[in-house]
Amino acid sequence: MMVESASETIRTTPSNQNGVSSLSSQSDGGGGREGGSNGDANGEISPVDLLHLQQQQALQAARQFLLQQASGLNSPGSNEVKQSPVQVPVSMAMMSPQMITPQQMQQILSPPQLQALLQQQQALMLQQGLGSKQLAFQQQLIQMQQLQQQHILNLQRQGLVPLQPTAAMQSLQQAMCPSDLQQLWKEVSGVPSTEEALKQAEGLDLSTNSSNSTSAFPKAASAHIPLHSLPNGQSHTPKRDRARLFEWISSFTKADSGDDHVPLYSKGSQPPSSHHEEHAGSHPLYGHGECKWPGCEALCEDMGQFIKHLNNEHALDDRSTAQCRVQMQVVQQLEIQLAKESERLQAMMTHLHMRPSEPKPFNQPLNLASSGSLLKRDSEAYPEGLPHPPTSAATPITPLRQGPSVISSSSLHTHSHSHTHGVGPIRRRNSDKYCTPIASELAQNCEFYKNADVRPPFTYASLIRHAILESPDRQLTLNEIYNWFTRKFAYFRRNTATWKNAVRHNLSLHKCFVRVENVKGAVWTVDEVEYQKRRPPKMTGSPTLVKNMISGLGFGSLNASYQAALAESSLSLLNSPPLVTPPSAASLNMLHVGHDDVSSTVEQVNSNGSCSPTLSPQQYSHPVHVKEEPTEVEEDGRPVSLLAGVTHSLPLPSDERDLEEDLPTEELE
DNA sequence: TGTCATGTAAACAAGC
DNA sequence: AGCTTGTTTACATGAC
Repeated sequence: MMVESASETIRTTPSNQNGVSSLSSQSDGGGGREGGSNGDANGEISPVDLLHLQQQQALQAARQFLLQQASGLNSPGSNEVKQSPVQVPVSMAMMSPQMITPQQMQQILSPPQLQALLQQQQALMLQQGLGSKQLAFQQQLIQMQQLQQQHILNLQRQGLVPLQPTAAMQSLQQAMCPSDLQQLWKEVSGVPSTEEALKQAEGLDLSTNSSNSTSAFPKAASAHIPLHSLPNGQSHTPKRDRARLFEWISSFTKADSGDDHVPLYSKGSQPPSSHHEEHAGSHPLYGHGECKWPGCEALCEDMGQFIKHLNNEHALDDRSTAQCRVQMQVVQQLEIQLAKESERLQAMMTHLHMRPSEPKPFNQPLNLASSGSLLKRDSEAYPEGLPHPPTSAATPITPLRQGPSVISSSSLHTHSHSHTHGVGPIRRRNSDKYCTPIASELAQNCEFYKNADVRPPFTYASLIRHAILESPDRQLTLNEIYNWFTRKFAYFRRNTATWKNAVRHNLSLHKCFVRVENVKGAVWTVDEVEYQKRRPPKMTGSPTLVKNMISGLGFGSLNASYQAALAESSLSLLNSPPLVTPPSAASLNMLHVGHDDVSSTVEQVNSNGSCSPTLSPQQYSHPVHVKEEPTEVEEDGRPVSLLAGVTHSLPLPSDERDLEEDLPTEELE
């Protein structure tokens, strides 16, 4: 069952490799996607297969494009750096949305990239005589793109998407075709002051870039960007930071461009793949006799000249760094889009093949990042100030619903917390409270948490409770709880002293955790009633909160976190084009996740199609085998009604409601 | 500003 | 003695 033996197994995160390679290598080898085999299984070409093929080709095109873009990140000297090429997508995909640096995540694919993708795809399709269907597909994408742009405008009008930090983003998203993007590059390159370039780069921070600490995209995230503009507009980019940036870049941007030396496209040209250049040189930044550095296009007759040019014009300075960041952004967006498209493909395939029984590999949160605050740990294994390439991350499969479960990538080392101990404080209570239903979040992202060194956005109490309730007997020994933590979360595989202490502390502190003397020793159970009591003002029905949430639909009263998530989910419109209007979709998500894990007692099918049939609400609500129940545990299943009331008080479609909550989820293991 | 929830650290005790 | 388990206190932080 899902509760494994107590033996502590440090997983080697096999899916990491898969997910990683899936993006950079041929097909989606990782993630256990069944989609690929579906089409292949059929001997003849059905419409489904055709669709599949088209999607695959689109994805392949995207991959190619990504690779090319990624290889363009290589600094001149890092061409030979041999790192896992697959780390590019991973780290990119795992970036938190807000940063311009690789941490950036959750960003929509901008029109230029979309167009580039489309063009590339079209070329491929035409090449293979699949034009008509392809065109339809293209049109769909274009539609999505337009919708997205529209919605971005809306969001901005409503103040949801800060205008200032996204000014450049707008130019990217709304007005730019590939040549426009190139224009941006030129602007970035041509700006007289590095300050301007940095602003540009900063502006490319497509996310909401909220400065609120509650943002799902933590403010501190941007703070550890290797280079950042200062509030006053000045940009001092310490050489050390730049060095860090490049060090980091080279650490993961291995020249997987070896197979294609057209990582960058020059002005006026189509995106790389649209005109496959000959290998005009051995340098990914050099082709067609000109420098492929974004926005450069300097003519270089030969490689020697090019190298000279490269060293002279694109040395390690603020401008180049900023350009690099922009490029990262481009790659990242493509990455995200690829993930989304892959997921959509998965859904389509699943739907068309009518194979609901196939478990959907919902294991990849797009929005990753850590929750509250990953403190110094980030600086332990990775270059200071640079993001973790979360290990498992970039499998192309991403949960459909991702907006709300934004785990912010956080503060990292730059934040000013006095806590500098190993495990950063999980301060994102909002995540726990209204943003992230632990069960659904875990269900969807269990693989992610299992493999990525990302702090789960839940409180210890929530996690402990979940662990206990997930166990067959609704009871666990302390050690089993420990094991559950380490099993489910890569993050808890270290700094054990800290979090274990916290676990014990929570167990003792909260009345909802009841210690029961068992034959085997002491076990811990959950007093669900106490647990519910413990947090009265939550979405469990608090009219205020519900009202706030609803009023939040007007985008006026959402806190930063919601706004970020909202914007995010709105921006991810691309991912669900014809569905709902962005605001309502986002709102639903928000509301949806509003009640934390309280609705745990509602037994429903989970979002990923799984359910916990073994648990009746009462089972879930009441500890089993509790010998000493400190408080009166009523047997009427009260929590259920309570929650039901809450749930129904929200304007959720019935099929959305079931996404909730704290049900122990089998898919966790 | 105060309260509350939470996270972290630490001291301490009991049991093995 | 050292470790685990459990309790408790103190303090910091963020949300409300």
